[in-house]
Amino acid sequence: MDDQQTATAQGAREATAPKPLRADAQRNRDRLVEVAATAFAEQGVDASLEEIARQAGVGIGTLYRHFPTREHLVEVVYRREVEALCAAADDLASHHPADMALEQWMQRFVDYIATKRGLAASLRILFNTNSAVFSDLSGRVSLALRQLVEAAAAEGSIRGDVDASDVLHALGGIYSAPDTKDWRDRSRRLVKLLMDGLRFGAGKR
Amino acid sequence: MDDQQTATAQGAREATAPKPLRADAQRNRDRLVEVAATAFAEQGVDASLEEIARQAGVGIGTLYRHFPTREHLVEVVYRREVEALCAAADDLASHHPADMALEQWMQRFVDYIATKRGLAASLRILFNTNSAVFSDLSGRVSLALRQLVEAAAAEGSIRGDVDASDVLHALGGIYSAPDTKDWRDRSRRLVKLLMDGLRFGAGKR
DNA sequence: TAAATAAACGGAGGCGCCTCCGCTTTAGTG
DNA sequence: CACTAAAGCGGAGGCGCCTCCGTTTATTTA
Repeated sequence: MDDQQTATAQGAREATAPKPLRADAQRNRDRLVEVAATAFAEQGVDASLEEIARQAGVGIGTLYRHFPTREHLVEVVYRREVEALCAAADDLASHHPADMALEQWMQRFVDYIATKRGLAASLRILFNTNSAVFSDLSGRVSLALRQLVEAAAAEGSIRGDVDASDVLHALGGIYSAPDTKDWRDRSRRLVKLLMDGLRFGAGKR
Repeated sequence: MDDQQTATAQGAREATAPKPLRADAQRNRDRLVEVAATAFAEQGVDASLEEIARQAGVGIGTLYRHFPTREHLVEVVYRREVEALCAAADDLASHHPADMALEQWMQRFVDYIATKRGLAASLRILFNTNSAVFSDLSGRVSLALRQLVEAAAAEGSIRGDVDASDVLHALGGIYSAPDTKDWRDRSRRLVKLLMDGLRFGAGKR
């Protein structure tokens, strides 16, 4: 939840070591990401960078040194949120029965998507520019989901004849649903409905 | 070459009449488009709008009144250029043998594309936002090309077993060719080559 | 031609972007 | 510690975006 530099995490060649930041620099970087996360959530990706720097208590120059373009900052924030979402899967799994964990995770997924509606266009640009980001992150999400689904199926609390991709597909409707003000409620009901379907015939393995 | 308002030219409902501009307004609008055309060609679509206004001898406010967003201005300039390209087809056809007209038009097409390289990304955004523009304009281009090809085929100066879409397809390589500095020469040779192929077996009808 | 009015003008002002570089702070070193 | 080099800071400054509204101008009417 607090990676210092985003950097070449696990995939690539690891050729150039990320090189630890000086303590103050690390502090500033973290605060910038923190503030940016709420700013983007509240005002969209066009939030003023100067305002973000101000709220983080640093100069605009500092922001730009850490994140040379707006897209860099957006990417880091976005990545952080996806990682938190995935981490929640483990957490839920270890504190709840598997089917409840799955359900709650999906509800959280809805919340997450809710903050991202309308950013679709911007994110698409980001992903077009740097498609590695997209495949990396979407891979993580589906991995998290798969673990929840398989655990619940193994435990027998949901039916055994569906897999993660089925569930993801079902959730897909959330994206495409029209952007009305009751979107969130509709989506929550959709998740409940889906869970009912999954529980029906549970334990038949 | 001098349309006053771009406006609903031929397609749509024509419900709201474009309403003639005051003489001075029309003059300013024309100059803005003129200046913008060279500015975009020389510096790309990110050219400074304030600078364009300045060079056109009008205030920035005037520019924004005529073109509320950068995209509006880009669209008008782009449309104007495509129309000039299409108009050239008629002109060439009436002053040259049909095969020469076709060849020269294709060379001009190369010149046109040359100025648009690198704008691909911006244009794609424009077309995604307003795909009607794209289909309208690309329709015109292929119409112009079709007329040239059919005339040459009818006249017997190129072979009769190809049509405009074949030629357009052949020209497609121009887009995708790498953006080296000899791109233009390569493209001109490609057109020559294509014409040789088209002339081979001419008159067989 | 003169007055009336609608249309158009234009630039000041407020904001955001981004760069540049002199100043400050940290992390080593003796 | 004290000192120093390297790392980091931050904000002024220059530019561009866009809006707003008081002033100017073309056109219409008399």
